[in-house]
Amino acid sequence: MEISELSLDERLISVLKERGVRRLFPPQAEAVRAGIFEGRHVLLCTATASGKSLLAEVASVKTALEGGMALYAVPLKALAYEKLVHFSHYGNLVKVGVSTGDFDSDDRRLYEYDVVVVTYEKLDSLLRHRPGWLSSVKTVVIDEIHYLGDPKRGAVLESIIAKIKHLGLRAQFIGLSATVGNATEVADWLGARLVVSSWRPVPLREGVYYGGRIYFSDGSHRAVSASGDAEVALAVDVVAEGGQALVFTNSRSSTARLAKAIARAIAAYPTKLINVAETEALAEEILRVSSSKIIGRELAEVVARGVAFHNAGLELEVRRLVEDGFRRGVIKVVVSTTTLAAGVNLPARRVVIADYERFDPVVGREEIPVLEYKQMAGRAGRPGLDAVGEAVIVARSKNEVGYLMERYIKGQVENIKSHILLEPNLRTHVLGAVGGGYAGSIDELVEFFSNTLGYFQSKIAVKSAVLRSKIAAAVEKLAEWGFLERDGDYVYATELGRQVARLYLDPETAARYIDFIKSLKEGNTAAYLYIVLTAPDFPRVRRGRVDKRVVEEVLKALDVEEDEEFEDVVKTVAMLMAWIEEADEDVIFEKFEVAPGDLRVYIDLFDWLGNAAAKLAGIIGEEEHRRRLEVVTARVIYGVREELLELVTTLRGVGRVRARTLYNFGYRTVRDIARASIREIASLPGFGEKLAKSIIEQARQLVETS
DNA sequence: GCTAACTAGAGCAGGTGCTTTGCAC
DNA sequence: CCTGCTCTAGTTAGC
Repeated sequence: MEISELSLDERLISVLKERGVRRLFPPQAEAVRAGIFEGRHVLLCTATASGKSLLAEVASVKTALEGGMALYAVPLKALAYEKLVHFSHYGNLVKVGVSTGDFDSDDRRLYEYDVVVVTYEKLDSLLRHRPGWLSSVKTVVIDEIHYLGDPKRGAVLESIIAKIKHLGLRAQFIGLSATVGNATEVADWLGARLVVSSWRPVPLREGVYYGGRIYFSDGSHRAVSASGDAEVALAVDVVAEGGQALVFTNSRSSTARLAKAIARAIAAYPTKLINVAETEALAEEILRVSSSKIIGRELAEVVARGVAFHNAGLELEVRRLVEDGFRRGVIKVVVSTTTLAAGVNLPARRVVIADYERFDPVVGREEIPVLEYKQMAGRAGRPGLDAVGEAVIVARSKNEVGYLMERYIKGQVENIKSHILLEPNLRTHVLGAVGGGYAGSIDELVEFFSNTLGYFQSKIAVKSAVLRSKIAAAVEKLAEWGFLERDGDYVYATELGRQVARLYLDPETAARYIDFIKSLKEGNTAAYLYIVLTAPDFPRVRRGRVDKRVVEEVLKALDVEEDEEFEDVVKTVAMLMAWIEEADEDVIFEKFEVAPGDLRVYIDLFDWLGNAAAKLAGIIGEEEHRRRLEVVTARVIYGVREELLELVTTLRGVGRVRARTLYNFGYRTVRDIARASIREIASLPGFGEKLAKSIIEQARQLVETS
């Protein structure tokens, strides 16, 4: 099907032509025939890079040109920014905004945009606020909709869809999914036409590696020329042929270990495989950007030889450098954990799945799902660069070869199974529905939840009675916590309940926070940190000892049992104490075995949960605790003692280190800086002329306006 | 015959990722 | 539950 045959706005067609799109891929054509441009609900279940997101973009732009609004929901913040860039290709045809937890085009002004890109949770949160512009939404795109099967985030997706259905919007749903077992069922639930296709722009060969050979699914096999461990051989082999490799492993430490081994092999290879000038430039940049000297050096060392590792321990900036370096072809091999499996699109000629098992704290070793294997394998083959993509699983014994072939390569992808009717998901979304005004009685809650996939999938004859009793139990629990009130069949959210829903807190966590705050005997920093950190999905540090001083402080303020959980939390408290007492980052990384990327996660989570706890304290009338929780939270966000907060919060270009320098040299307030000369500031360590000028200007402006 | 260097074996630690607030007018 | 690292003891090579 040719682009020009489509009944689309001419301006849209010419943009597509400019982008080099002439004719549609087969699955795209099928989606058009299914009515994706006529406002029909469509579920697209096709391979990565088969062009499904192009269709969703075009449908969104088309809606915009017709005066409607489109919402585009993605699972990751990184994907939201990637989407924003894609939409920028449509120039001034559409105004596109982004709304995610940490970057907002001002929420109250979202109505000014034609297309709004959001993360799932952010969209759910927006829907709880019910802004007026919702009524102009005509297209809702849900990217990676197979997340419906995720134990937690799937429930968020269901809740979003149930809310939109409840609002009665005449909006078109477009679901984009990886291949799943029960696509038909999901499409039926959505009331969508299903487009399934395994067509790919670059063909894919899948195989299993053992003993120097790749055994392909078509019965053929080939020898791998390079020697060494499986991962090393497979990577070097493809690089020697001018391709790139993406290696997936199951632990952070093995990403670094394998990257080093591969880097050694590449350096020792008889012919030159990399452009040293380029790799060394990139290595230098990584060293500069990385906030940890130790990890920065470790990564830079392999990058200089054209190899990188990639995991959530790395800061986002560093990860972006690695991804970009790989895309540009400077880096030939990336060894990664699942960070790269689901995130931004980063194809390679050969994908190596080094471990098909992963550790689970309950079960022990566990095989990864077929869906996850297919997602990784789908990364093989760069359009335009590779004639064929290759996905290879590493077998550890001869008889695993056949097993892996059946289980993964020829295996059936799992079904998507809803989790929304299970606790704690159900009560979270019950509170969300009541707090957001989507239901005001048990009956209405039953109606609301009968729009979910969970209800659609329950096969019991008396399912609505079962649903009702589950909902009643959830309401009971929420009432016990003081978030809901019952009056016969009617259900109301209390002020507290509404806030918990708006803050997007797990009700159980909120209840615990409130209990703790009420029972505080005194307010001290350690105790505030302790309370916030008790949220179950807060990560815990792995190393570090139980600091006596911290334990004492916490116990002075709170009656808690000194069990194992307590110790884990206290160790994490000690880490954050070190951070807000301005310990050197590398010292923290080493002492507590946290990586730079982890620290960012702690800070982000604390930003959200610390402020939420403060707000809860305010609602229950604990003003003093509210104020002090806010201070502690601000200190965690910036990693400083209280005395530096003024400088660090008001001046751009001043972080914890520079603020400390300024303070120690006697510039303790914005006022002090406004009075200083450029020369004085520029002579301080860590400051240059340009920076000095900028902060003095900022300071003077602040002093004037106050 | 001594030292240094390497190897084998036992014992033990450790083992992914990700999202979520509200601020005026 | 298994891998991979560390530590130790024992062996071997070299002078």
